[in-house]
Amino acid sequence: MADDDSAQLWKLNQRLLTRVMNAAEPQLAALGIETKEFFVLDEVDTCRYPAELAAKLMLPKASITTYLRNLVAAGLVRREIDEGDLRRHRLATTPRGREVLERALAALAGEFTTMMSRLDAHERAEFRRTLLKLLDTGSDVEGDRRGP
Amino acid sequence: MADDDSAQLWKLNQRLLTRVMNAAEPQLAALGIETKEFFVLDEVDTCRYPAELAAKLMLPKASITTYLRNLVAAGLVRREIDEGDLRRHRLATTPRGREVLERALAALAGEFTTMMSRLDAHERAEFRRTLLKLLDTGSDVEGDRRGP
DNA sequence: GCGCACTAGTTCGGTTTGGAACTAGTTCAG
DNA sequence: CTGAACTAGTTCCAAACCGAACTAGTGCGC
Repeated sequence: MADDDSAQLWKLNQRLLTRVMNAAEPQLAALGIETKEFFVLDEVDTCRYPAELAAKLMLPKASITTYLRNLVAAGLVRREIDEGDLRRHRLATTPRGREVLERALAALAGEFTTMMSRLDAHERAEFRRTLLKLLDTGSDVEGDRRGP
Repeated sequence: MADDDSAQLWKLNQRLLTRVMNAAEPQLAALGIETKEFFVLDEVDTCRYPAELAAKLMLPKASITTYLRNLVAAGLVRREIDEGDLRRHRLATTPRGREVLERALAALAGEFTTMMSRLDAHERAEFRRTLLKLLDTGSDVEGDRRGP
């Protein structure tokens, strides 16, 4: 019910995300990565293949290719041949990649935490539960659609 | 506390937004507007001037110019001279603009509500309260930084 | 009533993005 | 074995984006 309500919520949420994103950006730049690249780097160890990254991050394959190119050029990620399926590129973070990721997360943590510290532990837990509920189930249509 | 926690939350939220955005897009396209243009159209009556829109939506001025150009070309928004300050363009939605906006909101409401209906009234209220809390106060650094 | 510092909005042009076409590898039916 | 129908990842290039330079208008101090 209350359609305007939902729309309003969406806009609020949108604005929140944008704000945190903007705050985080310069910090990541200092580490030599773009925000988008950070997302990729952050998922490389979970999603071992470009196609998986594309699905998880809801970004087009072409964009993943671009961000990976940069990460590889920067020596943060390695592409290796996947023995089981020669079409695929198995991905792995390099030690340097792990280090940069760690620092990036630490830097971001500052921003996140600053923002999130307005909530007490209970509220934060509740917020997370709500987000998970919203994201759950059927909606995993995934695909080649654009994301962040 | 729990930095990973915050980061995790942020990612979840990011994903949620992306998903709704993607679901909404074709509906708006059917009405002849882009998602970004919708945001602008939606705020025109609140933010009567391009500069205000840029601040509110956290988008660069150049982008606002572009989206407005399209909206004006589509006959949804009018630019008029502001008597008080001739540098400014007073904006107004046309009747057609109002109609399209209404339909767009209705279309979006479907998506929003589908997503939000997983929450009961209480949860939704709580969620809103949390978002508002997160967005409140000092963070209004605003500026010419990029947004949605 | 002029110069200077300022703000509103647009234009310009380099960068980023991502849809579509492509190449390489797989799988399976005949 | 082929070869047709797939999937993984890349390349290509047109469109979208947006920082910076610009033009037009304001308003203050002198």
